[in-house]
Amino acid sequence: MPGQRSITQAEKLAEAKLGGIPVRHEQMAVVANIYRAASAVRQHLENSVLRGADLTWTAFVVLWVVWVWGESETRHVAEEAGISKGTLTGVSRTLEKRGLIKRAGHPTDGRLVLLSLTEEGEELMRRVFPAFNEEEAFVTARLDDEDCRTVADGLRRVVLQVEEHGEERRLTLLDGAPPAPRRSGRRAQG
Amino acid sequence: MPGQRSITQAEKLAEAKLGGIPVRHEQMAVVANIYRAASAVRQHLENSVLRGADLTWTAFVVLWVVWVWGESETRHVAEEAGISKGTLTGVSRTLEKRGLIKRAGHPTDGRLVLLSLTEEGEELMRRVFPAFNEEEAFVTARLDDEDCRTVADGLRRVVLQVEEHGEERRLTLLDGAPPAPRRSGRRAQG
DNA sequence: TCCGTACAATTTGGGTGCGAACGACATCTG
DNA sequence: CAGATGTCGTTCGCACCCAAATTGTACGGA
Repeated sequence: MPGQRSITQAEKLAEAKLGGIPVRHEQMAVVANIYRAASAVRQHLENSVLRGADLTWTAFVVLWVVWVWGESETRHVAEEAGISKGTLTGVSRTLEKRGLIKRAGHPTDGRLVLLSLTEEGEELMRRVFPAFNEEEAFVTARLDDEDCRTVADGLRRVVLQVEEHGEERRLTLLDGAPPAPRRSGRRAQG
Repeated sequence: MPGQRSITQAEKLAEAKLGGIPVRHEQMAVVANIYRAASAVRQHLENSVLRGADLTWTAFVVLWVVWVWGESETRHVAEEAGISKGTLTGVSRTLEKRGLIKRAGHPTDGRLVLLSLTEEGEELMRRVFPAFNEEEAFVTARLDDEDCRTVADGLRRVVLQVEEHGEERRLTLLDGAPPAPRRSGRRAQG
C-alpha cells in the first residue's frame, strides 16, 4: 500500500533533507493524514452521491446547513459551512437559480439576508442525505463505533486548539509585524 | 464552545428532519470533523507561516513533494500532492515564474516533464519547513504522541478504505448507470 | 438633519480545483 | 513501417475560494 509507506518514507527523506533538525513526526503524520482523508472522503462522496444530484461538495454543505438549522442569516451559514461570505454569495445564488434555496431580506434589519430551502430543496435533501450518510459509513467502515468516537474526538481537539488559540498564536509568531497581505487577491488602492 | 455543541445539536436536528430514518452518528461525526479539522489546519498554516513566504497551501504541498522526493515526473507529483494533473500544470507554472521550480523534459520519453527545485526553492524550503512543522505541532498540541498515532492511524484506515474499495463501491452504487458527468467542466464537442 | 461609526452583504481580483477534450508521443501489431 | 491503442502533459470551461475593496443599511450623537 503506497499510501502509508510513502508517508513514512517521505518523513525520513524530509529529515535527511533537514540534516539534524528534529522533525515532529507524529504531529506531521496527523496533519498529513487529515488532509489526505479529507480529499479522499470528498472525492468519494462527490463521485458517488453528489454528482448524481448535480451538487458540488460546497453546494451540498450549504444546503445541509440551511436544511438542518432552518432559515438562517448568511453570515451564520458561511461560518457553519466553513466558507467565506464572499464565496457563499456565489454559491447561494447558484442554488437559488436552481430553485433549491430562497433568499429573503430580514424583516427589520435591511442589511441581512435570510436563506431557507424551497420545497424542492427539502425534497432533495430528504432524498440525498440518507445516501450521503450511507457513504459516510462506507468510508469509515474500517473503524468501529468506538474508534470513530476516538478519532472524532481527536479531530475536535485540533479544531478547538486552532479556534481558541490560533489567532493569539499568529500574533505571537508575527510579533507585531504587519499581517503580510495575500499576494493573490485584490490589491490595495493607491 | 460552539464547535462541538453545534455538531451534536446539528445531528439531532438532522435526525428529527429525517423522522425515524436512523442516522449513523459516529460515522457522520468523523467525516464532519475531518473536514472541519482540515479547514482549520489549512487556514492556520496559511495565515501563520505560508503567507509570510507568499505561498498558498497547494503551492507549498507541491514544493514539499518535489523537495522531499527530488526530481519527479509531474503525474507522480500530482498524485502525491493530492491534486489533478490539470491543476498541477497551473501551479507549477506559477512556481516556475517565481523561480522556485525547474521544468525539464525527460531524456528518453518526450511526453514526460520532470520537476525539480531551483537553488532558491531549496533555500525557501529549508527556511519554511521547520516553521511549518512547528505549527503542525501547535495545532496538535492537545494530543500527546500516543493520541497522534491513534488519530493518524484511524485516518489512514479511512484513506485506505477509499483507495482500495472506493471505485468498486461507486460501481455497485451506480450499478451500470452512466457515470453522471460533472455539471461544471468542459463540455463534450458536438 | 447631518455626520460618523459600525456592521451587513456583495463585488472584484488572483489563484486554484476538477474532469473532459486535446495533441504529442510511445508502444504494440501486423 | 503504417495504423491502432494507450498514456502523457496541456488546454479549456466552469465553479470555488479567500480577502480586500465596495456598497448599502442601521444607529448613535451633534
